[in-house]
Amino acid sequence: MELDERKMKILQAVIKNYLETGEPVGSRTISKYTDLNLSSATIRNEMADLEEMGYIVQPHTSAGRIPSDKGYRLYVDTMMQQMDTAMQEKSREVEELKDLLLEKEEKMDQLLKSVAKTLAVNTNYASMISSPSYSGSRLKFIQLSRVDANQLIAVIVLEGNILKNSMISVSEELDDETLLKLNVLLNTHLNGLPIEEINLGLVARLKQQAGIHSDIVGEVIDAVAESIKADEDLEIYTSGANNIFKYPELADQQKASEIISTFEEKQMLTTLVQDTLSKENNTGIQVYIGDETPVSSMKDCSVVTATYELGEGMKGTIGIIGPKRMDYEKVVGTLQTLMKQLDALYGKKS
Amino acid sequence: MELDERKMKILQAVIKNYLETGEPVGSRTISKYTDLNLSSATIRNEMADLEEMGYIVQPHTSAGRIPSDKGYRLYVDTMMQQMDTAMQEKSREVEELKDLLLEKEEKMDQLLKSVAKTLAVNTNYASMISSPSYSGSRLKFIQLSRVDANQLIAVIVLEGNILKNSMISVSEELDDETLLKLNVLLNTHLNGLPIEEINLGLVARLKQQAGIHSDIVGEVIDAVAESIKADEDLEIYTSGANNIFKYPELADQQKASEIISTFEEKQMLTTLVQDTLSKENNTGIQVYIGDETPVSSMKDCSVVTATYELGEGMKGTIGIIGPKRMDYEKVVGTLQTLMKQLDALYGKKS
DNA sequence: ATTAGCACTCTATCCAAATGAGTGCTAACA
DNA sequence: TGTTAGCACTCATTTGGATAGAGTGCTAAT
Repeated sequence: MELDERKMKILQAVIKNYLETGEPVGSRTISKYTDLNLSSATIRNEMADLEEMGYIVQPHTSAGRIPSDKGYRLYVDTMMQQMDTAMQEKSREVEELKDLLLEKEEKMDQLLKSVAKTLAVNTNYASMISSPSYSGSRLKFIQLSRVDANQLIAVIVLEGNILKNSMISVSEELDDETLLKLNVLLNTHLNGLPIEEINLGLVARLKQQAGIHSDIVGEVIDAVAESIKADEDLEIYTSGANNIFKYPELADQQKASEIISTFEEKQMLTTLVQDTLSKENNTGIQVYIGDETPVSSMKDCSVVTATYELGEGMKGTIGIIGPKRMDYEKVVGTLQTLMKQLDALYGKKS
Repeated sequence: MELDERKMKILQAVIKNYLETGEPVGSRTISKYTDLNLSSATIRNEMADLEEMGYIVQPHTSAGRIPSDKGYRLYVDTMMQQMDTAMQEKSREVEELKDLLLEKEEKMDQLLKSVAKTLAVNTNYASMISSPSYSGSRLKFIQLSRVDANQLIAVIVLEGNILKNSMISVSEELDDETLLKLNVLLNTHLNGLPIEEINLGLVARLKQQAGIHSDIVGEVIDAVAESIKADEDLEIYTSGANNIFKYPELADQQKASEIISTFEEKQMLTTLVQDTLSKENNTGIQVYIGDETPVSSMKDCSVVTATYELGEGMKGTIGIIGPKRMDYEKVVGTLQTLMKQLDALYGKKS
């Protein structure tokens, strides 16, 4: 069977209506609210075809139709094509986001939290945002200081003013001169290097260069190298989890509980981040419908994710989680604009 | 009317039974399941009295009775008295906690997260834990370094090796010599001081002492002072929010949504922390029943909080949030033991 | 003071009937 | 041949008793 233009129009109408109401939509509704000027009977025939083709589904005999995952998929794909060409107008909530970002919050985590919150409030869905990973980021500055007799503190600044610090315990006190030399050594050799390039070979060379001194120096260099490489702790901020209660199809205890605990544990959300980063496409926006999502607890939801980039290699993920009947158009639009704003704010090259 | 021993026993029986079942409890049940050997009719009379006194309540005519907030309060108070004297045995979950703590997690936030999680899993209620505030803690070390031409970084180390850092933007570049002097100045004057004592007067004196230099120095001193005083960002970790779905009286959408968003926002939870710290009592454990809680969204819950202390002045709060009919005995016992474990782990003086 | 007994109240449950939205199919129509 | 009106049918939801059951309050007897 063929999916001709009329079927397409009817499918779109069904989906649009269902997005709004959340109720199965019947033939009569379609016949009235479209400009096709067809009777409900004709619509019924077409809908039977659409069902056979797998785009829509009947929850039970004698109910209207609701979109299947396949139907949503088609809808989203065609929508994304259109959006690629047509530029979306700046809507109210986008302006709000802009204002928010322009405040230039000094603390990264504050910024991320408010982005998540704004998204949740504006879309009425749940949102999450991961802190940017700084893989590929360059080392800007290292400072070793003595805190007390056998404790040092290493402060490491990466491009984009990402800070890391770590305490280093040493068994033997380092004199001021050695410390100064170490600082000079570390900074001259490491500054400007992407953290990937700080490997064992480099560390060995550093140690050799400082070799005149005692073993302690070697220890310290090791410790510094380690704390540079240390697991970048991927933080994930979430907001608006309670929005799921606004959608009856997600609000029953079983499902709500599952989704909420996923949001609270955050552990599971990292797989979502990984997945998004791995299959980056041209638009940077990914839509997971139902079972498509890598997080099984969200199999009754749709998830829209976007990859944002702050400066060089600092990539993070934003996600919107809502019912399958989410307003894809609005969500994708909002995310696109948000990405643009973030890019503008932190000057992306491309 | 007087609350004689018999009435007391009946009240206790009503509450105990209600804690288990969550259903209103009738006179017949009491007459059977207590050793009072009284007929249901007698119980009925007593229950009518107890109702008049405000300890129990009838959800509707011809239903059993459930404890009122006042009833719970009496119950909890007498229970706390008994626990003060009698020592609670180490139960299974306590051993588990001990194992957990003995791992001596290197990262504070990891420790806190796992404490919260263990509590939630063991009690089947929701739990929260605040990071310890370091008010009263002393300044151990300050280091100002230049990251690039017009950005400085201040690293501040407090007693207990709490680290803070902040970026400081300066309009004019500082030369190395000035920076060195500033570091010396800050360290000699501030080290060893409790952060409360770093006030405007002290800052003014510092500025005067450094006065020979340009305004920039003043700016930097201000910025440093500010970041020392900066809102200690009270982190709050939560776990087991979805446990509330296990209690039908909290699981309806309205209430669940409210509680969950309080857990997600965390903002509101800080008031709980404040309140707990402010009205510290001898046992260190606080029970809020229904309306007693400072967080209005939890007016249908009971909240049990405990203050823990790691070393000097590092106080934090642990909270268990559940239905009013929570197993107070178990919760209070668990919290008490947990507090002891934490104290033992981080060597408290008292 | 305690208890047995009884009338009464209120909720929850069950069931049958009514409702109504929507379908599929057939036959008529343009 | 595509479209439509009409009709019988299905099924979920709502409605309104009727009933059962839990529990109470009150009274009279012990």
